Amino acid sequence: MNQNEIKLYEARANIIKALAHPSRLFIVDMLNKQPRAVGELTEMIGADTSTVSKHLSVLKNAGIVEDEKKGTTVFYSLKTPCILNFISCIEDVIESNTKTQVEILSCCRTRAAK
Amino acid sequence: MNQNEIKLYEARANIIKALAHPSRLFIVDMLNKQPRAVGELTEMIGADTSTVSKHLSVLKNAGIVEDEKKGTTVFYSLKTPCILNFISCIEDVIESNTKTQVEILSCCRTRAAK
DNA sequence: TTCTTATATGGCAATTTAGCCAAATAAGAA
DNA sequence: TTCTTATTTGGCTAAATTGCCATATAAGAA
Repeated sequence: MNQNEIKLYEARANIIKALAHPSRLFIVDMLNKQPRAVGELTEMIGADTSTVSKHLSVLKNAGIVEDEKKGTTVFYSLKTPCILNFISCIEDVIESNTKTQVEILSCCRTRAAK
Repeated sequence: MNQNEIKLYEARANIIKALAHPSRLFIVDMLNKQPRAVGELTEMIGADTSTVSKHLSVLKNAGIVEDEKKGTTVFYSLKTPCILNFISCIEDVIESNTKTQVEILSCCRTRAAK
C-alpha cells in the first residue's frame, strides 16, 4: 500500500467505523423512515441523551446524517440513502453465516445419532 | 429497542466492525480480484505477518472471507461479494463529503475576496 | 432578565482494539 | 526424525471507543 492507497482506505474505514455500532445502525434505520429529533431517538434507544447526541455527532461528522434546528429542537435526517443497500448486504452475510451454522449443527447431530 | 432489536443491531454491527479497518478493507479489495495467500497480503500491506493473520481471522469470523489450505499455504477468498456494493456506497459518502468541503471553501474564498 | 426545555460538550473509568514480538503449530522436504 | 516454510496464537502495551454524570450552551417563554 502506497501513501495514496493508505489515505483511501483510511477514509473508507472512517465512514464504516461511524456505522459500526448497534445504536448508530438503529438510528440510520429510524432516519430512513423519517427525520427525528434527538429526544425521540433517545427515548427509542433508551440511553442517556448525551450518549445519543454523541452517536449522532459521529454520524454527522462521517457525512451520513445531517441536522436542522427548529427552535430548541434539532432534527436529524439521513443524508446518504445508499447506506441502506449496504445494510441489506450485511443481512446477506448474516444469512450466510446462519446457513453455515445450520450445516455445522446438522453435521454434528448426524454424528451424534450414529 | 427491545431485546430482539438489540440482538439484530448487534449482529449487524459486529459484521460492520469487521470491515472498519483500513487493512481489512484493502484485503477485501484484493480478494475481490483473486484469492490470495496470507504471505502475499502481508507483503502488500507491509505489516507483521501475525497482524495480517489476525485481520484475516476477524474477516473470517464475520463470514466475509473463507480460507482454504494448500500444503503449508492458506489461501483466502471473498465469501460475500455484495460487500463491494457497500463499498461503492461508502465512496458516494466520501464524494458527498468532498462536495460539502468544496462548498464551504468556495463560500469562504468569496467572503475573503470581498 | 430569569426560567425552562432541548442538545451538546467535558471529563472520567471501563472496555475494546491494534500491532509487535516471541512462541506454537502444520505440512511438506531432506 | 529433523529442518524449513507458512501461518496462527499468546502476551503485552498503547491507543481508541463507549457511556454515564455533570456542566455548558441555545432558544424560546414568562
